[in-house]
Amino acid sequence: MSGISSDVIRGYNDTMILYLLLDEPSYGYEISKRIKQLSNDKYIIKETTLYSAFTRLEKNGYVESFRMEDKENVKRRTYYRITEAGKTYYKEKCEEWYVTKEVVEMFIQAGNLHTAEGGTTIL
Amino acid sequence: MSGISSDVIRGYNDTMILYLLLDEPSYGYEISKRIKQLSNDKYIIKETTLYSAFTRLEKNGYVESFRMEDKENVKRRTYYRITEAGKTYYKEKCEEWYVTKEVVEMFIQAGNLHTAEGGTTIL
DNA sequence: CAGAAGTACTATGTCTGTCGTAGTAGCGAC
DNA sequence: GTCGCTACTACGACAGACATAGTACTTCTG
Repeated sequence: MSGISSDVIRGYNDTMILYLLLDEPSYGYEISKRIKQLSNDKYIIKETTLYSAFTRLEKNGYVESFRMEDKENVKRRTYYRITEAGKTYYKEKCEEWYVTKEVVEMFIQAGNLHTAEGGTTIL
Repeated sequence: MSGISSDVIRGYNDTMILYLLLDEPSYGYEISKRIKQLSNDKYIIKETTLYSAFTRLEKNGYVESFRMEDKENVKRRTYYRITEAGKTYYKEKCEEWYVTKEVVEMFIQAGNLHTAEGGTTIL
């Protein structure tokens, strides 16, 4: 019922992933958990969506993958690291976001005041 | 170069159209012009996108179409009128927008201050 | 100690909305 | 007389999201 339709987020999944890779490399499962946490359970990315995003991002040169060979438990994880191109792309998407927001809100009526419950508001 | 990628707007085209139908019925060409105007040329909806949106909206019962038979010049236009279901759907999408915005902005870094040039800001 | 739940993926195919291309047709302007 | 504007329709392609399913290894639980 109350959730975000995938059509809206479409095209921003990549941006979210890149954001989470800005600080340090990560891998699929961790990324999905962090998206869930950061969004306060409002958005849960589907596994297939996530992994296909990784593939696309790597193909476009926005991330690089590497295997972390842990001595103890050889967890066969594929880690991803953001590239310079990825950082640039991320910034572009951020810029684009503000334009998009501006445009969409021309067509949105502020029905009732929306105070984000417990939400940290950026900007 | 600088434009809104269709993947972002995807799913909000319908909402935009419904918004423009709230006051009075309208038709394809006029809607497309008004979207262009309202967005300050930042978003120009493609014809095919627009007309397929109309079809979808009507199929879902959000709009009703009718022919305006003008006496003078018989302009074969198809007008669309928003239904009650359409108004409800529009409101839902507005609600959803705030949630979406909140979520996306968790992943967006406010690089540089974004003062909308000449833009009317809702909320 | 077995089975469930969690971790970490891959493969395959479907669906939907957008978009490219093209075509039709009437009207006014130059 | 054809160019641009209006007002569409038809068809096909594409990409991102998603459903479903399967593999495999680990850890927790009764």
